[in-house]
Amino acid sequence: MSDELNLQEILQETENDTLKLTPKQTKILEAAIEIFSEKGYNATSTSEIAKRAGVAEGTIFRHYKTKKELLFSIVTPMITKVALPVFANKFVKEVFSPDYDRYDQLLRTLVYERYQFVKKNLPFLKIMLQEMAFHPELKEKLQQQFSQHVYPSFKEKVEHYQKEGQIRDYPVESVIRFVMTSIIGMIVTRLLILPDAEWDDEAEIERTIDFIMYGIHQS
Amino acid sequence: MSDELNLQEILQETENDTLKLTPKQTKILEAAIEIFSEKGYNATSTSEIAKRAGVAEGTIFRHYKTKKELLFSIVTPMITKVALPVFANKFVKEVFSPDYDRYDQLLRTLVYERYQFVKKNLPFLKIMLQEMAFHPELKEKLQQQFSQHVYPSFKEKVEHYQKEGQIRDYPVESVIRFVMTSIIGMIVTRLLILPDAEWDDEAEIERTIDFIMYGIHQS
Amino acid sequence: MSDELNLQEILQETENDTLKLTPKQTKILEAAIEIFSEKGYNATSTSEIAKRAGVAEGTIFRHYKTKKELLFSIVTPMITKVALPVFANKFVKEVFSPDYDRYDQLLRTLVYERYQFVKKNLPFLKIMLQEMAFHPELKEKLQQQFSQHVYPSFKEKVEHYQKEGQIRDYPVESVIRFVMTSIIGMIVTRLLILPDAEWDDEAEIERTIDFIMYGIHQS
Amino acid sequence: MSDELNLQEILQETENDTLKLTPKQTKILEAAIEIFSEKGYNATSTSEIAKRAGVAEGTIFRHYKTKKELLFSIVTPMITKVALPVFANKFVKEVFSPDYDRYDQLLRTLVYERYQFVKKNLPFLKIMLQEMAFHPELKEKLQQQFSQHVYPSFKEKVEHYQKEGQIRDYPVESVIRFVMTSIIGMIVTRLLILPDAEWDDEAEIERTIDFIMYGIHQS
DNA sequence: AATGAATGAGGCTTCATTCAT
DNA sequence: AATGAATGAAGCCTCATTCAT
Repeated sequence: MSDELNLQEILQETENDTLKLTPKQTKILEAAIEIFSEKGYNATSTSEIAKRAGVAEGTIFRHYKTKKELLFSIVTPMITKVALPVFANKFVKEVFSPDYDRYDQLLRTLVYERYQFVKKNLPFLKIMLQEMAFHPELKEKLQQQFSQHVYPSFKEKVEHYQKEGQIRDYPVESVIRFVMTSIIGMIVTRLLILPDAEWDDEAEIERTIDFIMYGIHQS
Repeated sequence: MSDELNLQEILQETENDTLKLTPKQTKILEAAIEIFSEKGYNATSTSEIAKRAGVAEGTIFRHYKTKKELLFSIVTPMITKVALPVFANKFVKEVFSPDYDRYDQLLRTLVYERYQFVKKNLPFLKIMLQEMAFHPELKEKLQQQFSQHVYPSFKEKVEHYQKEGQIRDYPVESVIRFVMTSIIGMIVTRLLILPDAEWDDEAEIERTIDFIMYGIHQS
Repeated sequence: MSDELNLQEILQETENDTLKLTPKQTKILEAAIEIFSEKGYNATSTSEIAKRAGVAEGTIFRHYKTKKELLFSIVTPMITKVALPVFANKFVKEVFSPDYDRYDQLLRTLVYERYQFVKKNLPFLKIMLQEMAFHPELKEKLQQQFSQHVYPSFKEKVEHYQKEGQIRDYPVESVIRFVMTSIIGMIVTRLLILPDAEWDDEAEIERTIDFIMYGIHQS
Repeated sequence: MSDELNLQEILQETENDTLKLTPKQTKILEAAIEIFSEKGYNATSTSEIAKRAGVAEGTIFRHYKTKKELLFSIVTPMITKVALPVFANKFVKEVFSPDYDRYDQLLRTLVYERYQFVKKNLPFLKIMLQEMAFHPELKEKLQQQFSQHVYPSFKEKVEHYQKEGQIRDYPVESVIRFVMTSIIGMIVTRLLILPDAEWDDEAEIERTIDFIMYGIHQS
């Protein structure tokens, strides 16, 4: 698993940060992510991380003052990535293009993209999910990311389609919730609740989009 | 908070169990539920539980052989309650009555009932959610409860309405997922993600039902 | 095992003591002897004793103020019994009779009698042996018993036979040591070191007496 | 006492083992041996060992995973040493030489050597003796050592002298038992039962050898 | 930068003993 | 006499963190 993760890419706070990770540091992070996501932060000992990383116990504390700092060095950058302004960054220009006059295309892209992202970064996200419950800082940071980078462009689009009469006249917040809830619900079911079930990912995604579309679409 | 919880009622496995909790035991359970849900199982020390419960630390271990047994004595009964077969038990006779020929009534009752349940038992459920990630036994028990008590009657109803042409022709599993995902999504948003936001519960529930209805309804 | 032990008989300090043991007390003693001898005094918990005795934890402390008092109530009477003045009490009159002019008869009786005693009371003796190492009171009491009741009559007999030229002219203490050491060595080998070996008890006892006889006998 | 013990020498399993003991580890072992032998394994707390060793309690567990492992690291090597094949190693060549045609020389060396050994390692041996009663592994290991390294060469010599008509025609096992029992009996009396008595070690050893000789010697 | 021995606070658990019933 | 819930001190052990090398 660890070789699939491109830590260099994922763990940098912003894209400008030049993050130099020594090999040992990379090993430590890989090990920490693995074990944190298997057993939880509190049930993981630094000595176990050191062992799995193949470094001495003290080495961890050379790079991270405390165990908590190690956790945050994993989770914090991920928060930014999770809330990665899908719309804003990648689609903002295309979305109002003639090709996107039907928003199911937008939705489809969104779903596929997020699904791949979650699949690739599941251990990170498990840790984040668990620890956000006990570290309000994390929760706040994510919410702030959301309201700054996701919500505005999401809202803009919803209102756009509402004006065009394509989306039902719910409050924008509700629409966003319906959409996200359905997508996240599918992903969670797929990857956490029933990871061993046989799934036709494509079909299931299509059905989910269908469901959302009918649910919010102005008939 | 603790006085709202009726432990006697909640913590008994089946309704026939005569569960005698001594006062001290009740105090211990209340304290444990509070702190587990605040900080998580692993971050909670038995000495802290004892202190908050106002008992000696040894007293905990008179009633629960290990800390884990204490956790399970809290979570296990809740699993049964969570999967409480709303349909089967309460509505099975009414649901096919003429009054329920429109299934939004069914849905409405389901949502209201589950919402109240979660609201009342939030600390329990937080603990359950967190710990299921690290105790496969718990996850398995919940899944088994679900497939035995929830899924069958849910499926029956969905198929009933599909035959009548009222529900779109998705796989039953997908329909169930859409419905549950939307309900759970609303509840989670309301109680965990934005507990401090101003919500019009009634209106939000109605909208959520609307969304589900349009989403799965055969137009 | 417990039914073979006649606690009433064994556990009374002196023969005049009228020792009334309630049924519960007897159960407690039986259980304590069993477990002490299996696991040692320190590794035995009072709750385990209570459980095996079928009484409540508190009941033990109704009869014995402390766990140590329970131990001593088992070991102390046994000390008297162990040092039971074999010679003095039973044989003093016979030993100088014409039948005993050869002291091997004396020895033979001594060995048989002590062997049976040890065999019957092995658990007691194991406890005594173990705990004497850590409770000087016990060791002192045994030594005092020995020098008061065993040593004098033993000495008398040894000197008697030395005067008659039948026992070699070693210091009496040495003769006693040779004799006891050989007997105890045989018993310990038989019952503790090789309890599962096939032994011809009779033959082995005879050989041991032979060995002692040749060893101390004035040829 | 502790400075008399050469732990490095004693605690190594075989002479090839390069046993590196850090100073702290040595302190821990010295303290453990002292207190174990004074109060017994179960009555000794790790915190007391730490205190007497002048280290933190945690340090003990850096070197020995459990308290039991600490015990075994003390007792196990001693088992080998106890069964040290005196005959085989040191005398095997000389014993059949003309000088040894009288086996009392052999016996004398054996007794002296073992006596010195016990005297020097008394704390170790006390611990071993006590704990063998509750740890069958230890007992089995000692018995195995005995039957592999002591018994064969002992037997060989006994049979040699029996063939020469110098040792009485008892079963070899009995002869060995008589000899060992008498030696051990003397040592135990001297060092454990009457450590404060005035003894003429030389004379007592000579007398014991005498006793054994007469006891087993074919007159 | 890296190591790993050492620390000591704190965790879970056991246990002898007490006491109200 | 008997019970057994309750106690709290103490036991073994783990762990994040420090520091000399």
